[in-house]
Amino acid sequence: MSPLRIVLVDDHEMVLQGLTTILGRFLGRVRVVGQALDADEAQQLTATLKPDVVLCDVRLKGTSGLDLCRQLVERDPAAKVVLLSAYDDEQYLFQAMRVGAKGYLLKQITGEDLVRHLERVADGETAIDASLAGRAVVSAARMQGGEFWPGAGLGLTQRESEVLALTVSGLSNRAIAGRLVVGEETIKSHLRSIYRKLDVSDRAGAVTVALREGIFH
Amino acid sequence: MSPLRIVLVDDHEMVLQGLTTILGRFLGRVRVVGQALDADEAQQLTATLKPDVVLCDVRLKGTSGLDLCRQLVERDPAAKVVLLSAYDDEQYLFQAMRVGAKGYLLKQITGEDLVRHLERVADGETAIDASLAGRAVVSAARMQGGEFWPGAGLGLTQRESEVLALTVSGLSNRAIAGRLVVGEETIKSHLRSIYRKLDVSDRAGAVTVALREGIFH
DNA sequence: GGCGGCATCCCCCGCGCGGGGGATACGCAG
DNA sequence: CTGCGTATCCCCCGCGCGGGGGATGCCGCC
Repeated sequence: MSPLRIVLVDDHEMVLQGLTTILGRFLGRVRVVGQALDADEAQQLTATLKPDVVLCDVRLKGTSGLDLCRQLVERDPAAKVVLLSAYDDEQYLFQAMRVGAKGYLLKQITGEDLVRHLERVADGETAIDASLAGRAVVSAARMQGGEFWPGAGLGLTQRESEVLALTVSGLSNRAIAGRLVVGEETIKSHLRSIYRKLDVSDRAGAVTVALREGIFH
Repeated sequence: MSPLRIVLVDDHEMVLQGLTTILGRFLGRVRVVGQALDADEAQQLTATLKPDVVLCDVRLKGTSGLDLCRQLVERDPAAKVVLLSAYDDEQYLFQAMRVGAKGYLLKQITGEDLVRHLERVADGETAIDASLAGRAVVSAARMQGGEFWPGAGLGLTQRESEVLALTVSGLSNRAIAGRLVVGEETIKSHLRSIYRKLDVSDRAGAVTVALREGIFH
């Protein structure tokens, strides 16, 4: 079996160099056939080289690696993109999966593990960092039996999250009620629940928590 | 002149590998004598090897590169630590300088530039990314005129920014007044000015703008 | 069927807060 | 000196909002 043909994408030259050197230790199994420093370069390289796997950083100059991944998969649904990230975060992982990535690995990964995962992806499997995957399935379990909405992690219901989102955007209780086509008293009731759950005493506190927690843009 | 002896610190093996390979192209000028994956390892290596320059990522597992830098310089004030960061941010740069770093470079840097900067640092100079340094001096200029505080960009005065910061942290008007040791009416007056300037109608709106704008963490 | 969670709506109450007027004092530039 | 901006404090007013009770109907689950 010939070595897997890999294209690397990262906006840091030193990471490209590091990956190339590390993967160079596994000459019989993988081979770096191209390197790209930005999304445009990556588009061209993958179109011409048709690599077995594209190994791509999630953060790129200009566009994000997620956007690049989405575009690559749109153009060629068979494309296998593995995202490489410094962030050990379930939300990023989920985003990656939604844009069609075949893998999500952390930069702490060792060379041997990286090659193993690349081979798995080339075989049509999915490669996800083990410990991150563990936590992700816990989240997934909670997601089952309901949809996933921003704020679910804070114990808010879907409706409460909608109310909180509109509160963050600066609307009054009356305005929120109008937007959601319910009574103002309903909004006040939801807000009281939100305050209890977030352990705050007013809408300003709720906004602080929501934005600090990274929910709602 | 013998090559500069360099110790690398980064929690990602691939970055270490990349730096080593890149620096390996300049054998006559620099030489990587040690690599560390965490702060403890870095402490030991620098203590025993006494390298000319320590090249260290700002983000490490556990402690931050800034903390590590502070410790290294405390132990040996002559130590030359250059921080390597992915963040093109003046605030980080200022933090780096405050903990005694001799340089702040971005990961986008090329091998040739990196070596040049390392040589400058070894000569006792300071090495800072050129474009970042440019913007930093602009900020510094504004600081000199006494015109720099979080929120200055939004047209807020220094006092108004303090009030807004405490509002974001969830305090009531009375509590803010107590904290700033002024009357409650004064706080209300400041808040009215803030609302006008930020074009919002209540504290929740002010919090939203403040956090979205990236002021006050 | 019962039970709990969720969403909806209702009551009352009181205080915090926003908005509108001010005033005073300081420092600084013109 | 005479403004201007800033910081401090004061008045009054009214509504929004937070907090405390509820009630109802619809689910899904055991």
